[in-house]
Amino acid sequence: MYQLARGMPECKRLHIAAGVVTSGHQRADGDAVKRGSSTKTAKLADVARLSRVSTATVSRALTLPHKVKPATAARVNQAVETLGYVAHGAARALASRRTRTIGAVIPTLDNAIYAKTVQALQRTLEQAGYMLLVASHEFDAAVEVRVTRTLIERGVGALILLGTTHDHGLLRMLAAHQVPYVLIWSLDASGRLPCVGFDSRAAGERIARHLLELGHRDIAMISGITAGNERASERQQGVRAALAGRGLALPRERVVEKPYTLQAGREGVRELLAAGPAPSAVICGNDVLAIGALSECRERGIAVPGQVSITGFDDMEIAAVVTPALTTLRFPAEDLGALAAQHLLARLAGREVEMRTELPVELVVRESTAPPSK
Amino acid sequence: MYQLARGMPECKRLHIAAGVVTSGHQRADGDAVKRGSSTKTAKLADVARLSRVSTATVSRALTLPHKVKPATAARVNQAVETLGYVAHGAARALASRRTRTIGAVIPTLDNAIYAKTVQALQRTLEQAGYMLLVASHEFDAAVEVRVTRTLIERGVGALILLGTTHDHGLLRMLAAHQVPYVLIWSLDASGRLPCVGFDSRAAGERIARHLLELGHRDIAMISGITAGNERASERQQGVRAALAGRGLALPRERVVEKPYTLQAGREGVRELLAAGPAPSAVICGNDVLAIGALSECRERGIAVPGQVSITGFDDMEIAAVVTPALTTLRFPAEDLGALAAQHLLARLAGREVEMRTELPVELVVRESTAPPSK
DNA sequence: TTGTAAGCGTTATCAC
DNA sequence: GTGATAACGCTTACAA
Repeated sequence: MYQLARGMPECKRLHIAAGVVTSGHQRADGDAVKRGSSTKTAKLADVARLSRVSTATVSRALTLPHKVKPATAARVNQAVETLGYVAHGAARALASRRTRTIGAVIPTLDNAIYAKTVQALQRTLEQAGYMLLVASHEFDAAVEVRVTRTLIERGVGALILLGTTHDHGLLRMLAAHQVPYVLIWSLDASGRLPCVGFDSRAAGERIARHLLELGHRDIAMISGITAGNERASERQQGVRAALAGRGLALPRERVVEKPYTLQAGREGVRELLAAGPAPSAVICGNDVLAIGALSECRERGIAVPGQVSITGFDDMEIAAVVTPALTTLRFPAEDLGALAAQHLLARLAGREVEMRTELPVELVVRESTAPPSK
Repeated sequence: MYQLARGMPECKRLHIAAGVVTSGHQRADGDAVKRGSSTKTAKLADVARLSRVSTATVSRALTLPHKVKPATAARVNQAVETLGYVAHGAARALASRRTRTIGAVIPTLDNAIYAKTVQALQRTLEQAGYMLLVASHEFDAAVEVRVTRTLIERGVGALILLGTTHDHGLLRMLAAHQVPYVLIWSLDASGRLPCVGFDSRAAGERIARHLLELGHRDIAMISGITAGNERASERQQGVRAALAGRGLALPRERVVEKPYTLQAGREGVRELLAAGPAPSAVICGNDVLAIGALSECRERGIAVPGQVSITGFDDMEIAAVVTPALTTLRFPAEDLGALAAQHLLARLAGREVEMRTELPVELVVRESTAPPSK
């Protein structure tokens, strides 16, 4: 019914608890909890009846308390309490034409950097009385269009889209439905789309320049998959640009593209070594790849940083703990989330905002690893 | 406006890009994208008019395609296409009394294990045509009640709650509104609440027994914060039970409770060492604490596993890469998410389900680290 | 197979 | 301040 162990062949494993399931096939409903007295859910009219006012007044008492006499408000609240009344969101949304919901479309939550972004978005929006509706597409453009449509259908008042690469119809759809949106993580090159993010290309240049300044000349890269992911491709472009500035290139055999997993980081090192002699430094598309790469180097007896310098992008607190050999470029996802949420809230409130907000990235150097002198 | 660097004092840091923001204060709305031809959003009636059928038929064509003549369905779809029609979810929910939405209440997404769980839930539910509405409470019980109420208001058809420790009123509220729910990650001790999760107590016992079998007798623990978190407290209880089985105890000075952060893991080691001689093994409440603990040991020149054996709970692929000295107890969050979603879907479909599903946990031994012989 | 029309539970516009 | 009442956009008997 569900998988137990996935591959991790290098480890000895002992299983405990063999998928125990209690029997009985009971209907697992709430008979363990007493039902409320009435079987039907209370509605606004019930509250109105009990508090001897009209539904209009109840509605006001609930959403604009200052517009009713304190005494009435109290009676209404009392009734709400005793009936356990909870508003019907759909009805409310239909009548008021507002849902106080904002949607976010991201690749996946199974990546710390995106999960952190979402958590920050959620926190900021919730404080402002909005709810965040998250949808992930797992790097499938078609799915992205589908889930975005679903969010619009759900009546989101605004949308947060991760990245600047999107199906053209997607943006048209947003325009047609007049859904305000903001792109995050990347910056729109055309300068015409609202965005708050990082300059990935500059980041790539920065990290490569750092290595160049240390004296590295033979640099390789384990990049993320660039197709449909401008963050990954821009980082790579930046690296190439920095190298080009010194008359260097990133030849075919010095670049591999991999998904963001540890295993891929290991494979990356293997493939680079299979394709040629060890480079003096490897730039990894993100922290996860970098950790995987480090591990593979260790297993192969390559002293890091003695022989190879590993460098990565993204926030990597773990890396700081793990090894002194890693330099990373940190993208503060929490700040990004908070800022993006504020951007949208401001626009929804009719305030003027910057079209484009660039967040700073910081280079975290754990140890200066010059290449071995030849 | 937003924070730049947070503390990471042990690293040299260079800043690049100083919060650049383009000026102009333009209204960041979609003037970059052409608006659809009509300014008002198309509704069902518009589609009906264009396709020359009644709204009822359009509705059927859209939700029960097999109930209309293929030719009409085609006309309707054509109209939908040309108008860029997207259903109004609130209206639909109000009329049909179903939202095809399921809610999940979790502590935070900023924890890989919960984020993974949510991602798995989302994937499974989306395949079944449901949308997942996520709310996090960041370990605040009052917030949990509030967000749960919001979810009910939003009309979720069912709810997934993380953990078994909840405000009593919360469960009553669910019963009153007849919202089916399932508790995940932990197993309800009373056996009366539907749940799918792991046996944390058994897990604690198992990991402690593992160390005992290796010959460790002086065991310490860096536990998670146990207040309001039965996962953490049950793990600790299990450890105590295993020790008690050998006539051993976990005295005050051998336990510290910490939040799940790397820094806390470091502090944990410091506090344990300040309170007494080094234990031969440390059990950590989760992987993050364990990595932090490992790092502190290294910095202090404590050879791991030479002198201290570090052991942790949770899935920790990173740990496997980082060090051979760590043993972990793996909780497969993806399986949990998928299973929990299936449980709820089955119930919504009126099928019988197990009240209680226990998932297996597995011990991943990276190296057998016996204590140094005294 | 399709159309008619009565809701669904709120909010919002008026009067009072 | 409060009360009628008409929307809001869709689904779904019931009829045809």
